[in-house]
This record gives sequence, structure tokens and C-alpha cells, in this order.
Amino acid sequence: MSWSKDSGSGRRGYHHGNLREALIQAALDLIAEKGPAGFTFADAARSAGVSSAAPYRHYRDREALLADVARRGFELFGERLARAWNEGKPDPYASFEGLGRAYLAFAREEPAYYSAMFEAGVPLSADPALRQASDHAFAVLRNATETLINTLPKENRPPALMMSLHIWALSHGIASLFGRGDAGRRSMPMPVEDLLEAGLLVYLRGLGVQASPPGAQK
Amino acid sequence: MSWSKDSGSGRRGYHHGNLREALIQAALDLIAEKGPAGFTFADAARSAGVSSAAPYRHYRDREALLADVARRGFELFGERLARAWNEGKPDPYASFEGLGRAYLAFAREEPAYYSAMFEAGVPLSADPALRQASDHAFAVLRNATETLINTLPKENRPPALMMSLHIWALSHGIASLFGRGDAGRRSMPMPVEDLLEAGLLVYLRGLGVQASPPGAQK
DNA sequence: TGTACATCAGTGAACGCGCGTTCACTGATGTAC
DNA sequence: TGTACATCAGTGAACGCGCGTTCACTGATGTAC
Repeated sequence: MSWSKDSGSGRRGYHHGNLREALIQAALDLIAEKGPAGFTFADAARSAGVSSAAPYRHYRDREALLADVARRGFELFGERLARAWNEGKPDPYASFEGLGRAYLAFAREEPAYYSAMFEAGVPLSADPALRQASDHAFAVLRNATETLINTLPKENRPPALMMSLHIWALSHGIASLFGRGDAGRRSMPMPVEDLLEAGLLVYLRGLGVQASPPGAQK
Repeated sequence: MSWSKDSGSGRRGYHHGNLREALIQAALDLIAEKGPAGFTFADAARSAGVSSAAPYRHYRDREALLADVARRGFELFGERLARAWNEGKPDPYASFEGLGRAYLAFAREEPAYYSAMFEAGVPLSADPALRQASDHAFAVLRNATETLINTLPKENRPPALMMSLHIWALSHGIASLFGRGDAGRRSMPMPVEDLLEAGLLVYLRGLGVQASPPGAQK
């Protein structure tokens, strides 16, 4: 129930008004319910309350709709990560952990987006805007790692790309193995946020990064 | 082409002889070709060269077939990991890195199994044997981490479960984001094995584990 | 060794269903003058 | 402010197709005696 400009349920008349939005929302609902493979183009139309021919005005096929869902997912993801990172303020180390938590929070709170982005098999090449949104989200993570690296003495700095790939992989691994909001596959002895935080702690210690003692930033 | 007792192509007559195997192989081929969602029960039958009713003699439905594929995948996975680990001999640290490489090698060489195991959405509860096979594979990893932990001084030992979840998540994250044999989603600046090895190195250093200098085992 | 019989593992025809897709159409909206 | 018209975004009927599933059947195999 989220296409705006709509009083009550259903549509305003012959024209839907915002079918594109409604189809995306329908896709998300259906993915959340039955998995990324569990819906059809006809399903989406039905769920949006239009005839099965209507979606063709907006998307070439199911694949194109899914790619659009993934693109919006990456945009939202990038925004959430950027907000959590907050340019490393006030403290880069604490912000970095906040970034990790935001990653997991997104996977848990938006499992349908997460599915479309990482599991639906949508190739990034499907749409330049999709690749761009994906690159932008990753750039947030990469900038954060660079900031953190710059707190290290020059002779001990790891490659920023490599480090960001490690962090990304660890976060994604935890999210996809243990941290899904929908059908969690495995039971866990601790909250996923704690698991990731502990992992980051060990990893950063391995690099020589130390948590700034409160108030002792430099 | 792998059901045995079969000279040449096709079948021996009215009876197939080893349809169960043939269906699993067909499922793997189709998953490799079109992804875990990209095949139907009828597809599998066709690919095995039998009528569309024949698979019902062996599997209740497509889901049951997929669960069986996943189970065999976990069994194979567990064997490969155990062989690479080799009970930590001759050197636990080197064996541990070999375990990581074996993880990635499996994901790259057997993308169809890996898909069925981790991405097809088969619930582990679908079949007790499936859960058991999955648990066994994880147990190999967990035993390896425990051995490694025991090389540390008593007061510095991290929880073995937590550590093994970290390693698993990192490996799975790298495998599923970058290391797939089929349609790799992203291009990478370095081989995934090196990426994982570097990550493990940093992580273990964070824990205080040191690579044994050659010949200096104790 | 032969025969009768039970069981197993296939066939192939049939069915209902929903999907993807096309098509001519039509109601609603925007805009030029 | 009205009117004519182009364009947009829907409808609904139609189609062919392949899937899932059931059914009575039948060929092959194993075994009791």
C-alpha cells in the first residue's frame, strides 16, 4: 500500500497513475513472500491490480523489472551506508563499525531488495544505471576503508581495495549465511551484529588499527 | 554422460537402470546452464531421456530433487575440505590455508552444487540427511579452527565457534561475490585465492596466530 | 532348470492451468491555437 | 475559455505453449518352489 496520490485502495480510474512504482512494490512483496524466483510478470500485474498486458508499457520483461528493483535497492543501500558512515565523524573507528551494522541492518530489514541485488542472478551489465548504483554503494565502503587506513603509519598501510573487498565479503557472508530477515537458514549463538563487530575487531587489530580511546582522537 | 553401466548413449531398454543418478546429473547440468531457478521437473526428465512421468518414481517433486542435489553437494564439499585440511598435517597453519583454497576451489569448480547448496533456497529442514551433510561439512572447518586455536596461549583463545563462523563467512562472501566459475558478477584485481589468503592472514594476525616458520613446528 | 508370479520402473496419453505475448481498442490527459 | 487533436497508458480477448500431475498400462527383473 504505498503508491501515493491514491485515496483508499485500488486505482483512480482507467489510468493507474503510478504503475511503475506499483510494479516495483509488487515485485518486492512477492520476492519477500516467495523468493526472487517465485514470481512471474503476470503475478506482478495481478498484485498491482492491472491487466496482464499493462506492465509491457513500462518494462520489456520480467528481467527488466527485476533489474530496476535491484537498481533501486543499490541506491537505497548506498544511502544507508553513507548515512551510517557519516564521513567518519565524529570518530572513524566507531563510524566504521556503524557502517558494518548498517550493512547487516539493510540485509535484515530489506531482504527483498537484498535478494534482488545479490541473489536473483541479475547481471550488473543489464543496465548501466544498475552498475552505477552498485559501484556507488561500494565506493562508500571503499572511502571508509581509505579513511581508516590513513590513520595508520605510512609504512604499514594495506591496499585500500583489498581491504574493502575483505570487509565487503565478510559482511556479505554473514548477511547471506546467517542474517536474513526472511527464512533464516541457520540458527546462531549470537546476534549477527556482534558476530560482524567481533570479526572487524580482529581483522583491524591484524592490520594494526586501534580503536581510538574516547576523546583521544587525533 | 555419467550414469555407468551404459554402453554408448541413451538407455538399455525399457528400464533406465539408474534414473536417480541421471536426474541429479541433469539437474546439475541445467543449474550450471541456467541457474538454480532455471530448470523444471520436466526439463530434468527430458534431459535424462525419460518421459515426464518417470521422475515421480524417485522424487516427490522438483523441490525434493533439488534437496537431494544439495545433500550430495554438501557431502562432496565436506570430503574436499577434510582432504585439504588433512587433520592439520604436516603444519596446521599451512593446512588451514589449504582448507580456504579448497573452499574456493569447490565454489569455482562445482558452481552448480554450490548454487543448490547456498542459493537455491532449499531449507535445511527439507531433509534430515541434508542437514546432517551440511553440519558435517561445517564440522570440518570448526575442528580445523579449534586445532589452530590450541596453538595459542590459553589466556588468548577466542571462542572456536565464533572464529569458525568468521572464516566461513569470509570464504562464502568471497566465493559468492567474486569467485564463481559461471557468470562472475564482478571483475577482480587479484585471484580470489590470494584475496582469501590475505584476509585470513590479517585475521589470524589479529588473533595472535603466527605462521610457523618452516621446520619450527612444535 | 523351468515356470508362475509379484514387484518394480518405466510409458504415453490426457487434463487443466497459468504464463508470456500480441492486438485492436479506448479512456484520460496534455497542449496548440 | 473552448475545442480539436495527438499521445499516453490502460483494457480484455485471444493464442500457443509447456508444465505439473494422474492414470491405466506394460516391459523387465527377481525369486519361490
